[in-house]
Amino acid sequence: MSNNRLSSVANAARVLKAFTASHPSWGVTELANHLELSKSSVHRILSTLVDSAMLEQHQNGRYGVGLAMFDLAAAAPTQRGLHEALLLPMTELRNRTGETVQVGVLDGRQVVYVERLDSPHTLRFFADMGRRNDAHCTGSGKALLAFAAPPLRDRVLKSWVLPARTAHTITSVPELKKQLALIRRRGYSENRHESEIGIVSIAAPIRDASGMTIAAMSVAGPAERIDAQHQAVTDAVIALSRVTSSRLGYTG
Amino acid sequence: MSNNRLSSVANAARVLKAFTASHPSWGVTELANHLELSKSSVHRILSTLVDSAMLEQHQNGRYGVGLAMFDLAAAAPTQRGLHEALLLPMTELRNRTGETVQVGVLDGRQVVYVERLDSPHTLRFFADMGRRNDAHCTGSGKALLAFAAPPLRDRVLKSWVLPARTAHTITSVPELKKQLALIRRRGYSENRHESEIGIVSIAAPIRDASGMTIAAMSVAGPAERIDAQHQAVTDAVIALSRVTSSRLGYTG
DNA sequence: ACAGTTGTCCCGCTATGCGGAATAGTCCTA
DNA sequence: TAGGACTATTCCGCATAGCGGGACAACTGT
Repeated sequence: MSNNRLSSVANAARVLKAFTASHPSWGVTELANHLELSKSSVHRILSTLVDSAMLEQHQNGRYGVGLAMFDLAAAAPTQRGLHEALLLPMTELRNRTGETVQVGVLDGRQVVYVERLDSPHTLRFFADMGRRNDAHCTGSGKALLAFAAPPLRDRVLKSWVLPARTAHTITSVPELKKQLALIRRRGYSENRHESEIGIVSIAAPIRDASGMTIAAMSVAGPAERIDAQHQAVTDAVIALSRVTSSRLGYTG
Repeated sequence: MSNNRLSSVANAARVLKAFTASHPSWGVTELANHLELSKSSVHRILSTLVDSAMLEQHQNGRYGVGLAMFDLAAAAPTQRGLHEALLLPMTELRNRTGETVQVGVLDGRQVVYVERLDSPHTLRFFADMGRRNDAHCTGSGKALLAFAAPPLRDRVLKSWVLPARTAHTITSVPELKKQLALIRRRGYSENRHESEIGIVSIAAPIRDASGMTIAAMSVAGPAERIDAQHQAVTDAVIALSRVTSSRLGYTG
């Protein structure tokens, strides 16, 4: 292992990261095979994490995430410095549009939604919070790519094989570049049935005091409802992402 | 260290758990002093967790929670088996009452809110999710205690020094026991300005197929709004916690 | 410019963590 | 009901990973 790193802690982190919304529960043998570690090593790590309340073991012997994760998740957005700046703008945007408002950050080729304010129409829970999605087919993701620093954007776009999520998803890098240029010119992005049929989202960048794009704010909802007030939603997203940027010290 | 546990993983878990909503950022020296570990040990753990994206280091050298936490938090409610059973009942309760609906589980002498559906009136974010609160002064907490298995309840109540959060908080165990008996008789609990002045919550138990109380469902809001429709809210909370229990196989 | 404090890195030492194998427990099927 | 398949758990010998003290570079405040 490289200098100054702890291999058993790194393995424990790999164990923790195996628990996802799509695979929330693991057995010892299954996880050992998945991670290519020995069963006794995995068992020791799991037992230690259960003692620490990071994980818990169920009656069927399988392991899942423990309550300590809720406390850690509660620490996450607070320290990003965005939280307080977002409260009023997101509320105003939600009240103006009546739709779900989210703020996402770029993580490699994905967007992670770190804040969210639900539409009254929404059936979904905050269990979906922290959800990540592909950057190339979401409003937030495309806004983050469009307004990213060029070296970062070039690094992300290089050799990227874009997965198709619907028939409308952009799947070629040249086409995506063209659309990102359009987004930069008009100041907002739009996802039309690209991540999910029937869903449209509109997003704009949030900038910090140095002018760097650190997040994107978006409104998302069923195509009919968004399209019925498309211009109003677009204007509101642009306005309120600017308000947020101002609160973070952006003066451009 | 006890048999079959990994002290470096246990220390890493202690490091992770130091990051909370109220203390989201730590320096190496500060954290080493707090945990009574050496600076080099803490530095190695932090660096390893940064490599794993569990934590991140900011430009000022301090450390905070990383994006991998969002993915872990997303795994948490899904594996509790509650999630799907809760979707429609919580939505109906929110729509009937117009107020925030939460579901909590007991963790020692606290309640951890594992699901939440916000009122359209709410200015708060899901960053508050996973929030924990004292069990003795919340609707959910008192419902969980009232309907807990007697051995568990006795264990929690024994030698408990109840902190006062407002002038209305119950601070003696005998008084709390009396109120828990009342809650069992009438089937729901109520927090009136006990956790926070101005806030009222009403809660009822969620039971699984074996009849065990595994969670509580609550509605919370400003006292004026809840009291204006008190009977309707109470009836709705009881009805929809029963609907949820039925979906989990409870037949009592 | 200097003192105080921090984060990072190095090194010798030893206790921790590893993995293979054995064992106990559970579940399913004939 | 018994046996096979598969799991989680435990043990033990070995060796290296992780420890902590201390040095050093960088940063901050006066």
